Amino acid sequence: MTRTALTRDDVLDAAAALVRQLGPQALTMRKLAAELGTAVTSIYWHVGNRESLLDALVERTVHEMGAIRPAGRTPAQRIVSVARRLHRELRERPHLIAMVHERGLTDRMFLPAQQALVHEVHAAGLRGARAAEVVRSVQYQVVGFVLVERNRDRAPVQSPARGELWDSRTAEHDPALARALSRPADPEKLFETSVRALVSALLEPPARTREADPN
Amino acid sequence: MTRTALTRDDVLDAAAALVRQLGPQALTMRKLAAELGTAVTSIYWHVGNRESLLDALVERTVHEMGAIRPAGRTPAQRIVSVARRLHRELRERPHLIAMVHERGLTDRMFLPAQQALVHEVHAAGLRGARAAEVVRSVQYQVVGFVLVERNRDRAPVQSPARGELWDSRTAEHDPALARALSRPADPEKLFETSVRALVSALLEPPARTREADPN
DNA sequence: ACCTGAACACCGTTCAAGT
DNA sequence: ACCTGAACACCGTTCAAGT
Repeated sequence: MTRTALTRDDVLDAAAALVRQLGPQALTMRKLAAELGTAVTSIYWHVGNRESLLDALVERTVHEMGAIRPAGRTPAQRIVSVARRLHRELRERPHLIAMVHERGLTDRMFLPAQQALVHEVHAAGLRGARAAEVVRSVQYQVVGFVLVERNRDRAPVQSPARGELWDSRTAEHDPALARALSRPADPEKLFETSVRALVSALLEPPARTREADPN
Repeated sequence: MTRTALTRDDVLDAAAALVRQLGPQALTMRKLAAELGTAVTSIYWHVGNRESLLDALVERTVHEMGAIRPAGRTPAQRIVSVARRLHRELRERPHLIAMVHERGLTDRMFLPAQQALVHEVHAAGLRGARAAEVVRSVQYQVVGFVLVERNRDRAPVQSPARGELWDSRTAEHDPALARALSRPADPEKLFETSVRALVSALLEPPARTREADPN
């Protein structure tokens, strides 16, 4: 069972597996070394230190995010399809995505998808700063959802123990709503609804609700 | 300068200040003790351990989030006003909010706001599961934005050094868009645009883009 | 070029001991 | 009831030393 010489890639692979399952805080240099069957200090020779090891994982993740082909007939459908694909890609490695984001590389990671989005937004007739705003809004929506969901499933028991919160006044007028809100959300469905709503409204000509507000 | 006896609240105050400015990872029991001028072990007597100290901070944050009065004429305006107020409240303590979220207490924290939102969504004519979906969608949008922004400003230099990314093809057809995308986003404006779009579309009668999709 | 153990500074936490 | 220092197990990291 003696392995061939330890490789930088061996280290990255083992580290990535750890981070992907348990998050970055679970990655300790000493456990990593144990897993690889070497001395802790060998790792330092290959990757520098813990911080640049994480940097390398992030770099990898950014490169793994490839282009995404839009699907659908209308620009709205095609934009939603890109968002949905992004969302699914990111959901599979939420910890790595959070690390990418922490390091300010989100824009770089989104570049290929961003170009696809720009194309579709153009097809929908938008230009300039307005088009950029739409692209960014979709991007924020996707990343925001992934970050929300990442933390969601780190917290095993959602706190307002079922029903407890909503059996007072609301339950009487609208029991279906009370029931829905006391159940855990279906993130996939919620994302779908939200991104469809967002995109369809963003592609419409002008803002409607424009007036001075006191907040 | 000798202080009166150390209080549990003293500990929480000092800890909250640390977390609020520098994030939870900056809170070490030993630094906290140093700041308070006591032995590390005194802190343990007052708060148990680090984990329950953080729990207490979260508990506090949840209680600090009070009700929010909607403002505006139409339901859409009033929902947006609640979202905007939530967004601003949360933005002032992004680390604490992230901790609340990690511990699965987001729903509990949002409870007062959620009741206001339910009221407005009812006023807009929605009921049952559909109404719950709208409330949750807005809530996800707000929390998502805060989490995105929290990480944004932890990462000082946004990576795609200005312009570098967009001076190729796109810059020629649509230089205004290229310029906009190479500048850092204005989060407040982006939130406003996104939440208005989301709400206005969610309040409209049916979903429009409904058809089988291949993704 | 690659790997090692010893050593350092820093954690969180426990515990017996003080007042 | 409150506070203390010593001690333990665990970190990341450096370095001189091996092959």
